Amino acid sequence: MSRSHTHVADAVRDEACPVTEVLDRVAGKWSIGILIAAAHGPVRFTELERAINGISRRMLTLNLRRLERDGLLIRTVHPAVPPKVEYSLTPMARELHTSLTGLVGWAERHRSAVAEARAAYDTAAKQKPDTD
Amino acid sequence: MSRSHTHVADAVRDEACPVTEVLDRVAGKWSIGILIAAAHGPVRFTELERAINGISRRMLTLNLRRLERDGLLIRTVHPAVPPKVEYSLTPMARELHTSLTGLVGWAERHRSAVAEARAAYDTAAKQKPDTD
DNA sequence: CCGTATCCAATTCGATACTG
DNA sequence: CAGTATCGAATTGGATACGG
Repeated sequence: MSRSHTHVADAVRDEACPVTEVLDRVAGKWSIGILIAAAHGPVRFTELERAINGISRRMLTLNLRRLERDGLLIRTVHPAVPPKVEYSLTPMARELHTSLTGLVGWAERHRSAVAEARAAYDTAAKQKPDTD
Repeated sequence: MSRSHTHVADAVRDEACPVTEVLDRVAGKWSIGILIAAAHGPVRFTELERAINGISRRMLTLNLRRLERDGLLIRTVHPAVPPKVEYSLTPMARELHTSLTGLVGWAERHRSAVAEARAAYDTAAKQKPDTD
């Protein structure tokens, strides 16, 4: 696969374009949480609101609509006296689940390491760059 | 740890918190592209700029700094007459690569499906919600 | 080559209040 | 219960110009 004088850029550009397209919809701060929450099965609006738990109604609705629009979520309205709406993943979205949980797993494994890296970076930055 | 009457929310909340923490740093529109670009090996600033290709200098720098701060990127300055800076992944970041390429793969497989879902949704939305 | 600083436009987000 | 509407604050992002 290696060309004579391969530019790194060349290999990447082909992947970067679809990436940005998807990432625009998937990489939102809340999107992944929603997709994971909905993966367990049909989940109601209020359940999501409680599950994600830092999200406002507005943002939840917005993200839900966007994911539905992109064909990742199915919105089912049950015509009942207390309104009942359930969200579930489309088959397409289910395929994402593995990568998503991979991300979550990584997050859990390295959360503290990231925090430490941050602290170290900030400490170093706080030192006078001058030869004190 | 087993709950008799498990709420969907309960299972999710434990995952959602670290998720949002990571996603804040990883889920940026450009972050993933950068991480994938740097995965091939040490890559220079200008190469990244060309590879990602829709990004401005400012955004590239910002994302680079954030990723470095969180311990995902290593920034190496080669003291040369024309300045040379290379970015590479930390071991921690390399573990992310699988999930990331999973995301990219999914994107490539379903890009058109997503586009169609969008078009369909927009078309449906354009119809009068009234009983036409 | 590798950035940083500044300005300004667009977007996002949260709080709040209201509806079927 | 499941949203929508509106507003102002905060964040993000591009363009440009400049510095080591």
